[in-house]
Amino acid sequence: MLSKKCKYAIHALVYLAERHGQGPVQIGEIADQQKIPKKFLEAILLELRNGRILNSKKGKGGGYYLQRNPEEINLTEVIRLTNGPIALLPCVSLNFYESCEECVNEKNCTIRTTFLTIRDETLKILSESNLSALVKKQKKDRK
Amino acid sequence: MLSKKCKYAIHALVYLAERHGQGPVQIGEIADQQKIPKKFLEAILLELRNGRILNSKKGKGGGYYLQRNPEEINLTEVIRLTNGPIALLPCVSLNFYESCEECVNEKNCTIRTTFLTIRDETLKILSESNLSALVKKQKKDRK
DNA sequence: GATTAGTCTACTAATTTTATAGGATTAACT
DNA sequence: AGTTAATCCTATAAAATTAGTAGACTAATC
Repeated sequence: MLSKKCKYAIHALVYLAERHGQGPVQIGEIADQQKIPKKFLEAILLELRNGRILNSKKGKGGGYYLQRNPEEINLTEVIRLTNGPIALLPCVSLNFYESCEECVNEKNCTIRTTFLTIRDETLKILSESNLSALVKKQKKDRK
Repeated sequence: MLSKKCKYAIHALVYLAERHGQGPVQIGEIADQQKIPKKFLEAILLELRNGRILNSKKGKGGGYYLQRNPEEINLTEVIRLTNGPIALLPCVSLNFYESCEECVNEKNCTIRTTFLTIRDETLKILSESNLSALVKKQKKDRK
């Protein structure tokens, strides 16, 4: 399951994507609207900034905004940054690869293929879920 | 990522599936062969037994064995028992459903569809991975 | 230079995961 | 009946991860 941090991150980003191009949005506003503990959100947004998803501006009129267009930010990136690997086994992870200690021999690991297939399917779906697509869906649902 | 408990469970079950029909296998043997801490494995096998995947026999000559044929035991069941929900969000889980606190309105939740699709694809792949299929793969790889 | 808003470091609390210890129970064999 | 070999059960502990908080610092604007 996704961590709260990750879910908070996704919701905050969708919120920011809705306001893309309208200047910085303050942490407090996002926290209030999305019901996220402010201090926790602060740390999360900082991580997203260091992960090159968000930019920030300090001082009056400052806040956070997307570093790229919404269609260029998808959920794989967000999840990797705030939740870790997408694969269910370390030995089939693209970005967080580690050999399984409990695997006697990796190449012939019985369960590897299954989880490799799952990873590929999951990545496919997640990479189609970019912020632009999510915002579009949201607007449609609100009607 | 899957917990160690879950990975241990899967490896133990594949081991037992290989020996299906040859009488009970002792915890100690499985622990040694699969490099699993014995006491931890004990607890895991007990859970699998309570989950109606394994049967056990006490006393001398006792041990664990599959409660059903290998083709009738698939990874969805094993993962749910030893790792929890397969879905990435509680609100799209079949067996562990909970509404998301952080969702303002569930029906129109922006990200729900994405994770519903992932759950369905994952379930499909996992349910095809039954113990019989995994053992077959293993035998083929060993050649 | 006062105000406003993000930045950074460091901590704490709660929860979950990964075990381990030790005795109770059951079955088989002599 | 007694010994041995195995699982069953309860309780606990250590380690890791997650969730959240506090407070001083820095930069931008007016």
